[in-house]
Amino acid sequence: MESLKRPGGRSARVRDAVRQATLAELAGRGYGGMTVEGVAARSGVHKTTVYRRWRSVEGLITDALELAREEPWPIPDTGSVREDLRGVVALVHTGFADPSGGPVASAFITAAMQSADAAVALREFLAARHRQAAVVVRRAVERRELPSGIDALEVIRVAVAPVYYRLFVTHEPVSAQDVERAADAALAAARAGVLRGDDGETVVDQAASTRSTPLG
Amino acid sequence: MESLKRPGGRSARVRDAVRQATLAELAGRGYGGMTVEGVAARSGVHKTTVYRRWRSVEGLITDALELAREEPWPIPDTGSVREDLRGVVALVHTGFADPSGGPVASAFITAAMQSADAAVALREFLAARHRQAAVVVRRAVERRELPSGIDALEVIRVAVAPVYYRLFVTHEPVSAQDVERAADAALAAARAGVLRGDDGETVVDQAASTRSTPLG
DNA sequence: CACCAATCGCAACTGTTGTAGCTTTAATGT
DNA sequence: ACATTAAAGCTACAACAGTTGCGATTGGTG
Repeated sequence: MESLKRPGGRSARVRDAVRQATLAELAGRGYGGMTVEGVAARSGVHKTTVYRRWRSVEGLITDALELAREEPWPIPDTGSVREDLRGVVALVHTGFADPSGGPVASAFITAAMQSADAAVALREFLAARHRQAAVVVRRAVERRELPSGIDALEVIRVAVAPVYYRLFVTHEPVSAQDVERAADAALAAARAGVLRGDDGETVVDQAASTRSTPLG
Repeated sequence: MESLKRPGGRSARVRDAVRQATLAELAGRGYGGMTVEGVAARSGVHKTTVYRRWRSVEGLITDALELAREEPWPIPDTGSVREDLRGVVALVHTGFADPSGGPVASAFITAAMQSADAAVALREFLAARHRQAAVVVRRAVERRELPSGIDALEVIRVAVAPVYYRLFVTHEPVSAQDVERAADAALAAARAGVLRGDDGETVVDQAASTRSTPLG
């Protein structure tokens, strides 16, 4: 085992302290106000150490992002695509609106816009989320609520995109109605057959697409 | 007149030089590499002057954004909503993909995430763009290609959102097919009646909604 | 138990960013 | 032309992010 060589030693303690301090600084000062020195001071770890192991603010954030990828996501399963999709979009919205986790989540988006490493980490993080959320669409196809041949990942993207657009591009407020309309719009597009995959199969992800049994 | 006190004087020359240098630095170094000193050096204006009048990097970008709001936009008018909407989304995409203007446009998005002033400036900039693009939807309603009672601004938002989402959130590549699918999805949602305005009238903007003559 | 490699802490140093006080320039009005 | 005054230029400096070399500590290993 490489990473478990010294599981509970000083290095591990230092790592945890720095990670926690990174999240705290991110929540408190935001991405713009965050600094390596601040994280070092808050964590009690010397700044030289932080510079050596994490290299920069981007490194700290990338590390935190890779951690966050672990946590699962309470994907809804109501029996109705409409409700499920609305639930997924609402989950995204509250994730950013929540006073505790919101600033950190927003900081991840900001960081990814300015650091290639963070961008890669965020892309993989979101790809994992998309794959989880896509189950909602696959279940709908199996239930014959939606035609087969749908690109499930694209449905998710189209559903959540307007919320991100409002939050991070136009900086408009996002109402509950906006959330519902975004989900419903993606659903309508899917029903109209606009969001088909290239191969005519229901696409969820590489693994799932070989498992899926097209019914239509 | 307050701002026109010395229209062609030294202050005006300084202002223009700094604005031009801001755009050049933004295009060259990007948002992350941009610095007030760099702009000052490139413009030939002393750095204290730039600090006094623009305060910070965000101030420089906000000023540039307010300038950019002036330029009009070649909204397509093909006689088909489908083509028009696709054209609008393609316009957005190329605006960011273009090697010359792309970095500057991207920097605006980035700056707005870290500066409240820049966020306000960007919101107003995009609101103006949305209003311009919404004509495409209004024409479609008049042509009876779409039912009346549609929130035209929301159609535009839903149409462009997936492109922004890919560009600035997931950092995935954006293909021509992605552009078309985004536009088509918004159109399908509009046809399905998902993107209705609250009052049941076709909404374009405050001014236009009083001018518009609902036909359906 | 003693050794060795890895990691962390420390203090001093460098370069850059942003600020303050004062002087000089140039646009406007008489 | 000339006085007035707002704005730009200049020097010096304070604050801070990031780097480096070296010594101290930790934890695995024979």
